[in-house]
Amino acid sequence: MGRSPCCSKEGLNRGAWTSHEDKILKEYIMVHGEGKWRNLPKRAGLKRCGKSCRLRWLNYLRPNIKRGNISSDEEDLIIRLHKLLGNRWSLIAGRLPGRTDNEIKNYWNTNLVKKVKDGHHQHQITNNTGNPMPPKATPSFSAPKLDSNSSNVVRTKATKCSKLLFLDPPNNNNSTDQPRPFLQYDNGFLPADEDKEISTDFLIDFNNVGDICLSDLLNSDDCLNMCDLSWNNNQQPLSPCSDQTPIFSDQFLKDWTHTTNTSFLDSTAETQSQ
DNA sequence: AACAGTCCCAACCGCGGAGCA
DNA sequence: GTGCTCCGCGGTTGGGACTGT
Repeated sequence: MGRSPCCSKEGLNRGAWTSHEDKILKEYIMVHGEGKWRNLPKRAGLKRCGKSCRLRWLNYLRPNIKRGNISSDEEDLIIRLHKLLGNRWSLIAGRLPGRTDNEIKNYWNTNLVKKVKDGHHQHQITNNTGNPMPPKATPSFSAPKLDSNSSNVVRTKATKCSKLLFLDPPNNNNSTDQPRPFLQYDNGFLPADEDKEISTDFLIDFNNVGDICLSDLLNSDDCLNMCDLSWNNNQQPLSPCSDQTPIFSDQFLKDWTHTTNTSFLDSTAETQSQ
């Protein structure tokens, strides 16, 4: 059958946008709003494909876009989120106000890939007092080697999980120990390195906590609140627009799993009563 | 100064999901 | 259920800018 092209490419401009084109597009969207990208070029009088207009707007012309100078905090957050989400640039960008998925993707590919690969990324996070943060959720352990068919990312769409990965067992009081990955099972916790399954798949499996998508988690107010609470020892608040970097600490994961387990149990009870 | 190699990033491309008729 | 359109996403590319020789 074949997919129809988004637009006829004949007679359309390609390549870099001129300031005149930018002006036309910006003014059109200011008046008519975003959307209807397919018809937008014709209506606005632009010789561009609708997709090209959308991309230009989202990545360049949109108000409140931050450009360049990705801070070390933002970099740290990108690395952490990438560990969780993989190449889900739009989700990662959603946690970085003013940043576009394209920019983050480019930054990752040009700067962070090498750093992470070489293991040069050393977390040295300080709290407001200037003291180094305890390495609570800092992944100082090495993630299991993965083959090309596996992934250490959480697929945020349609992926259910049955285990949770903690960097410390939630009730481990021996905070001086190096953080180790722990998995939550129905009857307790097991170090990930003692679990044969986890070595083949670093997936965080949330089956037991209900149909929670990580994207929902990351976009939820609860997540932000819990990030706030777990930020540091002196309980400094942290907003998503903060220059500081949120940490998914063991306390955060503990709180979150309690919340999601509760809602799962509630939904299970509801289902059974029907 | 000239050239080659590398880096960076805006833009393009193809695919898949959502929604609708 | 099927086919179509629209939209958004992620991978890739092309070319200008920068750096080294």
